Amino acid sequence: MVWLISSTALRARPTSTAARNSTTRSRSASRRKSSSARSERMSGASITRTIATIPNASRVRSVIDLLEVHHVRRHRLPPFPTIHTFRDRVAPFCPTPYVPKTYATVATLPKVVTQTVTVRGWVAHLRSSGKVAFIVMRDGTGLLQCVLVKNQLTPEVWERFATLTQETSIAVTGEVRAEPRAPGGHEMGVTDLEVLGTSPHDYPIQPKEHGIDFLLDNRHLWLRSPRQVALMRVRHEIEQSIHDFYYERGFIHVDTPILTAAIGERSGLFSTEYFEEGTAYLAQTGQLYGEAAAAALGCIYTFGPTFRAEKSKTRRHLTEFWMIEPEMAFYDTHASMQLQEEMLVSIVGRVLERRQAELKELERDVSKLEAIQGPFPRIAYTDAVATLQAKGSAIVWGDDLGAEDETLLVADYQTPIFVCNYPKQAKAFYMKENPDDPRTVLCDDCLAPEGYGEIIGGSQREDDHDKLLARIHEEGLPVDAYGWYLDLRKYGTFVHSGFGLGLERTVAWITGTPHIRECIAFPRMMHRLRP
RNA sequence: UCCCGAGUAGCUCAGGUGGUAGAGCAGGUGACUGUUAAUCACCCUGUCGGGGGUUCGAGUCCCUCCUCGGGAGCCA
Repeated sequence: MVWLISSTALRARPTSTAARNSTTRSRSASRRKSSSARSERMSGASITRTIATIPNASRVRSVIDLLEVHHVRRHRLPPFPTIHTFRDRVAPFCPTPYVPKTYATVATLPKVVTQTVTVRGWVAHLRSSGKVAFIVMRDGTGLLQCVLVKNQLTPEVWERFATLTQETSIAVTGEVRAEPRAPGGHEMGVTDLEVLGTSPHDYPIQPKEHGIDFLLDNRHLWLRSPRQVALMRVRHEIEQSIHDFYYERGFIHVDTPILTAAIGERSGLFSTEYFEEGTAYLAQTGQLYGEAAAAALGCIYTFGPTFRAEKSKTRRHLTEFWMIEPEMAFYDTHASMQLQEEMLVSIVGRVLERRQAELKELERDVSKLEAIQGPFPRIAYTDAVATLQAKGSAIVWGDDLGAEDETLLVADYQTPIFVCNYPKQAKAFYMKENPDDPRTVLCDDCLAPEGYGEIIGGSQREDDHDKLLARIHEEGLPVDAYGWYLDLRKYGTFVHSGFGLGLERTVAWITGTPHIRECIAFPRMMHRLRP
């Protein structure tokens, strides 16, 4: 818990007077102001306790530092990016000689214009014009153009430039200046260049068109490309916004098992040997466990990987994907849909607020995202079938919606839509029978706009012990395996609902990525197990 | 599993009706003081997915196998 604090927050604060430039000072001042209100809420005893748990507690300069720690811990971060230039404070703890340097990242360059700093990263492009040379480097936070002028450098440094290749890791030192011609609007007049790690001439990813198979074979390197970096950043923002959304609402994050006995959905399972217990399966859902946790904690959510062994070969499927599964005690299907809607609006709003640069890199039409506001239409399955038939679909009542049907239905709307109350035979055994129409169950699929398809599947759970047991028998499921699940209905049954949000599908939709495989760092598909 | 499609240089691809392979990019060398996927000159690069067949001769035609992509179903 506390180790998080000591390594990041302490280093983030400059100590030496030299490093305390005017920008940093004004930041400190405003931070002091904003955190003073919160300080009143912390008791003296709790401050003392917290200090005692921090390694190198003497480095905490003041209560303000400590409050900053809490500030960070509570996710109430100032707008991205947060950490700016800092004096290297790792050095005093290292056995190697201490060389004071001001390190900066590309994202923080606007804070250090006119200063001499060092930036570490990898060579993205190289250009040379005889006596002037350019390095475009990336450091994970952005691109920086570095300019080397021959007659302003020592011969050693100039010659070192000639040894650079794409992806060489380097440290460049020089003065930062605003430069409209440079990508990112800043560039560095280099005075020193250090090679940290060499790279041979055969780096496979070129700034040209590549086939998808080649790129996936080189996924570990493809990940360095600007578009992929932007995708991972948006994915991260979506994940964090989901955690924050549920944290703010008092939901408890519960981790459910990945290795399970046969339970859950009926579609393909990955299996593995499990000691003396026979076969274990990789989890297809945490939902059933989530229901147990909801009876203990009220409202919970899970956030973890899910494994489906179906031989799906489409742009919407992965064999390993990440799913968020909230489970809410005393929520009926309507309350659940309300929550789903608020969540999606919140996620999209957060990405728009904080990831404009990435959306631009991805060439996403943000007006499509700005249109994502509630309420989302809620269409009963039976009405949807009628609409689809009127539009020429061959669907008959009782069928699940096909991919074409989904696209047809969504075409009329700018926001996600809910399709509710499907026929019982099209859905899982644990969904609650619809009291108004027993042919159907209380459930909802949320279909994303622009043809991205189903991103959420949810339902109110069957809370009647005997009806649930009957459904387990009807489906021919092994009753033994569901004993503990039935117990949830035996000991104080309760109305509850939940849903599963597919993370990669959500990322694909929000970023406008046509294929889901780019929306996870290392996709697992039918024919893709490495890298 | 089913239906389409594709495998030629490191990468992206072109190679009418059969006559032992070509471009762009990347890489190398050189030129250039502001480049943005820099430009210019020269140089290097091949088990044409594997196997079999037809033929004097197959990247090209036939058979077969393999690999991969897209879609369907299943679902998030």
